[in-house]
Amino acid sequence: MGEKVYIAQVIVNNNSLQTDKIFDYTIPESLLMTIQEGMRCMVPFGMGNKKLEAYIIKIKTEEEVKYRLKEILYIIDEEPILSRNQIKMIGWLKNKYLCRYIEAIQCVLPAGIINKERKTISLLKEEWIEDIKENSTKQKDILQVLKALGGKATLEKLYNKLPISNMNNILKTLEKKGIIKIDYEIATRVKIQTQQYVQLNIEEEVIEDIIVSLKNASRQKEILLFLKEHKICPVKELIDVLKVTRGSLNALVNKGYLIIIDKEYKRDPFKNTTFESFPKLEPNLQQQRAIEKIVSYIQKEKSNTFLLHGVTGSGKTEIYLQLIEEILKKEKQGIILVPEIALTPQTIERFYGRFGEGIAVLHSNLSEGERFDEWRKIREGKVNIAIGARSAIFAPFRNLGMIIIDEEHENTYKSEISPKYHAIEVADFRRRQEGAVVILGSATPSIETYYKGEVGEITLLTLAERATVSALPEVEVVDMRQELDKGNKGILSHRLFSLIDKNLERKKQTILFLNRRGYATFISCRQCGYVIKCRHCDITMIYHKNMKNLQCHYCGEKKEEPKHCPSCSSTHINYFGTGTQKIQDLIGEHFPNAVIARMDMDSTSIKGSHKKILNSFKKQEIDILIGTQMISKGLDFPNVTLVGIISGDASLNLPDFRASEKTFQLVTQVAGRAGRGLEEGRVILQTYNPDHYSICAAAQHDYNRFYKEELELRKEFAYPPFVQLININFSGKKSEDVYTVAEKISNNIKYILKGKGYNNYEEIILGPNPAMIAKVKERYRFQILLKDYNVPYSLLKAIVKYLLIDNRQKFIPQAISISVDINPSYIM
DNA sequence: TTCAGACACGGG
DNA sequence: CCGTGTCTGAAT
Repeated sequence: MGEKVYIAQVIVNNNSLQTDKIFDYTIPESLLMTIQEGMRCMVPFGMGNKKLEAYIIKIKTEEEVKYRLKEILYIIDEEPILSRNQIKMIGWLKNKYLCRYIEAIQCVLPAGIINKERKTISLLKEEWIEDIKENSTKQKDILQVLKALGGKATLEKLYNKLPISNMNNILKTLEKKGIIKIDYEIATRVKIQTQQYVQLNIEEEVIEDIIVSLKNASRQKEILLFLKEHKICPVKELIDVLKVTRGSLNALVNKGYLIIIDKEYKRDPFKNTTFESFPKLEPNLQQQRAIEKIVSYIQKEKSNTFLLHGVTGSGKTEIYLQLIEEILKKEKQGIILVPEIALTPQTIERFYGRFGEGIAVLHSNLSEGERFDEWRKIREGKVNIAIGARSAIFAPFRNLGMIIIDEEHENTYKSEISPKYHAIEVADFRRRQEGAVVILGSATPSIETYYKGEVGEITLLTLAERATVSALPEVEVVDMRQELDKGNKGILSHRLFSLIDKNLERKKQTILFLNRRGYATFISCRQCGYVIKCRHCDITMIYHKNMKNLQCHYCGEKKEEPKHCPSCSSTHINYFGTGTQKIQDLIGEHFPNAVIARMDMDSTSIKGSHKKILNSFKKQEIDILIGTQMISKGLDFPNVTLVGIISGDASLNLPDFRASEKTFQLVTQVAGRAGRGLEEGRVILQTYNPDHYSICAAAQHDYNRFYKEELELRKEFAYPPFVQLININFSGKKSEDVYTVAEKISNNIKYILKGKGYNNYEEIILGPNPAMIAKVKERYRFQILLKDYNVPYSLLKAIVKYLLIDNRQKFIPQAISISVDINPSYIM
C-alpha cells in the first residue's frame, strides 16, 4: 500500500496551441497545507525545466502515478486568485468558443498580473571580435545588435531587431564562450502601489517633553504637533501642507520618534472629477410596472432574464438605477454594461450622481495599473457596482445579484479577439451559475433577443412611451432619387437645408449623421477608371482633406494626394463619395454664420476631446454637430430639434444577414436624439430605398413591423434565430494556398457529415468564399460558414473542434491562420 | 573531431 | 511557443 500522492492539475501560462492542456504536478509536502485550487504557482516545464507560471484548477489524490511527474516549485498567491466560479467559467469559455485555456484565463483576470520569466542578455566582453570565427555570421550579428542596444537587452527586444529562428541556440554558445551573460527574472507588469505614511512612534504624553528638548528645531516641532493631532498622514501630504523638508522628517525618524510605514493604495481614475448628484426620480406607471416585475424576482432570489424594450427616452436608466438600489439592499452586487464608456458619459454620471462612491469603472482607456486596481476593488468587496464595457462582464464579484446590459443590440458586446465571446452569453452563464437577474435593455432589440422574448425563453417588458412629456420625433423620409430628378446632384436635400436654416433662426440645435469619416470615400481616374486602393488591403482609400492625404481605414496606411493617375498618368482624377469632413465643408459654405463641430474618430483622437465637444454642444455653443455613429448613442440634449440622417441606407446593402437590422437600429437610435426637450423634434431621413421595410419601420418608430418582416426573411433564408452559425476564417499571404486549405477543410466537413448520414451539406456549408474585404494587411481571407440546418449543432461543433483544434497541425499548415467564430455577429 | 545552423519533437 | 536533441555539411 503506497502513500497517497497529491496532484495539482494546472494550466501553464504558455500562449501556444501545443501546450493548451491540463498538466499534472505533484505537490511537495511542504506546500500541502497552503495550496488551494485557484492559486498560481511556478512549475518547471519542458526539457529545460523553464520556470512557468501555472494556474491550479484542481487538486486531487491518486494511489499511484502512471508516469513520472514533476513537482511544483512554489506558490505565488496567498489566496486563490481564481474563484470556484471563475474556474468553471474558464472551462465553459474554452468549450463554448473553442479558445485556449490561457485565453479564457486572460478574460477573467486583469492584464499585467501574469508572471513571466524574462531573459536579459548582457554583453560581458566589449572586444569580442577575435573570439568569433570568420563564418559565424549570426553570432556577429547578434553581438553587433546587442552592442548597439547599449550592451544589454531583453530577449524580446533582441528578437524584434533580429528575428533569427534558433536565437537561443546561438545565445547559449555565446554564453559558453563567456562573451555574454543570460539572466532570468520573473516579474509582473503591474504592482500593488504603496504610499509612505508617517506615524508617531511615542506615547502622546511625552510629546510635550520631546518638543521642549528639541530646542530650536522648529520644523521638527511643527511635525510632531501636526501628528499629535492627525495621528497618521501620508508623507507627501505632510511635506506639502507643513512646507517642511524630508530632512526634518528623517531627523525625527532617526531619533525614533516617528516611523514610516508603507500602506497600499489604489489608483483612482476619477480622482479629480466631481459628479453632480442625480436624485431619485418618481417612476411613471410603465416604469413602475417593469420595476415591480423584476423586483419580485429579486425578492424571491429567482434567477431570470428580462428584455426591457423601451423606446428611446423611455427612462430605462432610471429603472436600472432603482433596480441596482434593490440589489444593494440585498447585499448583492451589480454589473452594468454599456456599449462604450467614452460614448455614454451621461449614463456613468447618473450612476455616480445616485450612488456616489462605491463604483468601479472598467474601460479601455484605463492604464494597466488603474484597471488592476479597479479589479481589486471589486474583488475585495470595496465596491458593489461595476460599470464598464464588454470585459466588465467578468467583474469578480462574489455575490452577484444583477447584470444590466444597456443597448443590448450593440455589436461592441461581441469580442473580436479569441475567445470571441458575446457578453450576453457570458451573462447568461453567470446568471445560471451565480443565480443573478439579467436585464437586457434596448429600444431596438436584436432579432435574436426579441425572439427569445416572444417564445418565452426570457421575460419581455415593454415601455411604449417616453418618460417625459416629449413625443417621439416625426420622421420625414426624403427620397433622394426624386431629389436627383429635380436636378439636385448634391448629397444634401433641399428639405434638409431649409430645415437647418429654420432651426438656426430659432436658435435650436441640429445633429447631422453620416456613418463615414474622411472627405471623399473613393478616388478614381476619369480616363481609365482606375480606383486607388490600399497597397495592403483590398479596400478603397479615403481622402482626408485636412491632412491632405489618402488613408486606409483598415490598416492605417497613408498616402500622398495623387497629382495624376498611377495607372495612366491622366490628371483627371475625381473624388467620389462623401464623408463627414465633406459634409462639414458643405454645411460651412452654406451656413457661414453657424458654429459647426464634427465628432468622429479623427476629431476625437486626443484624450478628452470627446467630452469637450459634447460639453460645448450642451452649453449650446455649437449649432450643428456632424458625426458618425459616435453620436448615435445615449446623447440627451433637449435643445436638439432637428436630426438629419444623410445616408440612411449606407449599411443596407452590405452583404451580411444583419444589414437590415443594423440599418433599422442605427436610424432609430439616431432619430431618438431629436426632440428630447419640451419642443417637438423632427428627423430628416435621406434614402434611395424609401420603400425598404427597415427604412419604413424606422420612420414610423415601428419595431414590431420591422421585427415581423425581418423574422420572416431569417426563417426563409435560414439565419439566426432559426439556426446557429459557426464562421471559420482562413488567412494567409498567398491567396491560392489559403483557398486550397479552406477547400480541403470544407471537403473534410462534407465527408464527415456524409459518413454520419447527412447529405444536405449544401445547406449546411457555405463557402469557402472570399471574405467581404478579401485582403487586409497583406493577408488574403477566405471563410466557411456553417449552419446547423437539419443537423445537430453539437455535431457541427464537434467536427470543427476535431479538424481545427484537436488536429490542427494535421490539417492546417503553419503559414495559414484560422479563426473560429461561434455565433458570429457579422459574416462579412 | 568540432561546430554552426536547420529541423523535428514533446511538454506532465 | 520554446527549449532540447539530432542530423548534416563544412571547417579544423
